[in-house]
Amino acid sequence: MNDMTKGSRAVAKRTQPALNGDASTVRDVAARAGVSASTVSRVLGGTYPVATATRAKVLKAMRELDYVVNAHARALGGATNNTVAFVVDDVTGPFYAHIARGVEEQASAEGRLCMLCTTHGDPRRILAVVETMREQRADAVIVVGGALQDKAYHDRMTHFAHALDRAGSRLVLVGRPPLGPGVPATVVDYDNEGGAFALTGHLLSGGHRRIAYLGRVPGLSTSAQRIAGFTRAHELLGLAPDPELILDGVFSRSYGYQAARELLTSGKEFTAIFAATDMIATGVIQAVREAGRRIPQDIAVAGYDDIPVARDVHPTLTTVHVPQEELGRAAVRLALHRDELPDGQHLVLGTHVVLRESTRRPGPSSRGADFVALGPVDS
Amino acid sequence: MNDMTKGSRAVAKRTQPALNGDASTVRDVAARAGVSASTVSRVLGGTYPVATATRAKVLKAMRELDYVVNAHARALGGATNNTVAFVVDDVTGPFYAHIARGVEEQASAEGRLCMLCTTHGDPRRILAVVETMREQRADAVIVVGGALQDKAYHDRMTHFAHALDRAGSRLVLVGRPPLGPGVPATVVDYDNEGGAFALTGHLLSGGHRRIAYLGRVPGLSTSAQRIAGFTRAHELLGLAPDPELILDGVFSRSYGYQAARELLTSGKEFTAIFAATDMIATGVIQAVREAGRRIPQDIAVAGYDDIPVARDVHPTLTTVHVPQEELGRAAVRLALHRDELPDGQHLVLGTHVVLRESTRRPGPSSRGADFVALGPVDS
DNA sequence: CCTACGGTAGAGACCGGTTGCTATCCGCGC
DNA sequence: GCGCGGATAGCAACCGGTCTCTACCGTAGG
Repeated sequence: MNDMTKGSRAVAKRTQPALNGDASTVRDVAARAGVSASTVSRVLGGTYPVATATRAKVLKAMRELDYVVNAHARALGGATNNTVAFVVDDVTGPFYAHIARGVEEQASAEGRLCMLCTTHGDPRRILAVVETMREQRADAVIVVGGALQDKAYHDRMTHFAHALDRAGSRLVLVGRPPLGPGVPATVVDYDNEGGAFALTGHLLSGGHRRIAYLGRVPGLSTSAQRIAGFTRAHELLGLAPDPELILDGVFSRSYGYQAARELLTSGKEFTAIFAATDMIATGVIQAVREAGRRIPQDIAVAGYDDIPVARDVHPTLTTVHVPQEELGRAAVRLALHRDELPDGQHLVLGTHVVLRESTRRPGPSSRGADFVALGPVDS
Repeated sequence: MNDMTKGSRAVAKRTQPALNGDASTVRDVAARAGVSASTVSRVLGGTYPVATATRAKVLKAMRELDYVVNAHARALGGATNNTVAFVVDDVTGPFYAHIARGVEEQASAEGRLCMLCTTHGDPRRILAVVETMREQRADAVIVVGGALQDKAYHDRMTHFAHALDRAGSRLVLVGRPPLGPGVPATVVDYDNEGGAFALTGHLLSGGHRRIAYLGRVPGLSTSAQRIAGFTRAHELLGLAPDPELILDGVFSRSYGYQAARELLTSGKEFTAIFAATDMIATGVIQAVREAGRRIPQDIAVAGYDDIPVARDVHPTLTTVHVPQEELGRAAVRLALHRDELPDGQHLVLGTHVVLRESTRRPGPSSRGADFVALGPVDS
């Protein structure tokens, strides 16, 4: 007979219930209530007849011991652990934060907890994170943000989709294209290309013919789709975007600031800037204003995403509204109730342009509040 | 012998390893590798001598079965489940989002996962959420945001602190006052009162004598501290704030907009507005500008928190910088390495005023970039 | 040639809650 | 008075890893 095998417990098969130093168990509660562990479990579950007097005894004992169930033990026996995992590049981006809120709200409404994982800006870390989520046996793994258009990456994600599916879980892709037919994954996307098309159309119909695109990310699906809409809108008028005006860069404020400064002093000719995201646009606006150019009179600026800051910058920013919270909510909803969307598990939410001051053409129609074209009023 | 006892498994004590429909276990791997479960476990753990040939066989089997450990089973046996819980009102607030990033980064660096829980704007829901976290056996439970100054609430939190402590976990309070001596909780706070004091001092030294305070929340610790600093700065000059200029409200952009509109038409006399948070300040700025008043010439505006939008509004916003990410990181670090801060487990980080355009006095010293008083340069 | 010992691998008892089957107690009808 | 059935409670076997103890192997020393 050895002493001190594990921590401070099991000295003699647990003499004291849980006075100090350790949480109490079902068996502690059972002992105190004078019943068996099964009975306590049934009181916990509620789905079994337990005599009123017995239940009262058990509840009293639980209260006295300040008992809470061990979620791991419960998850081990049962099928699910009631958790939804949410994988994102960076929570501080307002765009992702709002999707996160949607996910968390819906998860909470469905009685699920929410694990947050970030990849610290490195999309390849997603692979490691998803692996960890498999270990956690989450009900659903929701991956947000553009995907790398890279075969090895694609294959790994496909592999995870199957692995999660085998384990009874579900991979959900938000804001990225499907992995292909036959791959067990749910896709919740928004009309990325259409939004860029509409926004570019707005600029073109405002007379702009040389529009700079700031923030292309080669190999990123989101970027490719926005460029596609940008190009298609040009082509509709028999035009083509000038490749010299399409600049590569990351989705950050500081990139927007730098790129706009350089563009302004480059001598290139342009009358409007399509920033790939609102974050980039805020940097662009600062640079343009510092250069003493007026927005929108000298240069029109537009963004994408419609994050809250779009209403706070000066001038307020024309952008494409993306239903962020709804994306998050739909992701959880579809993952947990897979029968709701039988065909293909691919949902696409609409986007629409929100016109604000940064692209407003001088004229009699300049109203005070936001106005909207090509879609319902949003704000 | 009964059939179909549980889900689709255990038909005959698991004939097939894990062809389909279920994840594979240590025993599956063991069977395939021709070793015992213990050996597989030892390969997983790595902390035990396993012959090279055996290890190779096991690794091969794991790869072939696409095996991942079950985190719950592991957590059940072991002491900890390597998870840190993060409880916050609302992830979409940039202030909290940046703290969240700090938490997540540090948790990740310490090999921990991060659970995100939100209270949907209802601080009382914290109690329910913390209860859930006890069930999850998280290594630490980090609660962020102002506390209700309410005895029942305080008592419940104290209770949780003890309960978590008994279970080997740790309660961490970020940006809220300690629960009292003897309560096992770690506190990571910032100099809330000092920041408000410095900012108010800046306004007073700019000649402002009637400063409106927008966004007091009665009963919220954060609010009480900011008001205290606001008041102390007045008293230092033998002044007292006018109670008529201290307005109650929530920490939102729309409150700021509404309150500022009403204040501007109320006929009350004032030359500066101290918004309780930057979010409120953005609304205030919009209202002031819509009313045709100039900032800072007619009315100076200042905020609190130094969230990114403070640099995007026009004019840029003077505010108090709070080291958000560092708060998050410190919370995790102190919770996991409790010996690092032996005395009292109470860490207070500094704050400093960041001067920007919204309070700038016209004069020769108006430079282009941000400038800072009362502390190191930040932006 | 036998024993001792370092190095490895296996058996089995946990962790804490759930659940199918069984056992018991009660009242009631025959 | 005895048997029967409904309502409850208990037993024990899981869930999937981990860990301790023990058994076994080969080899080196006596």
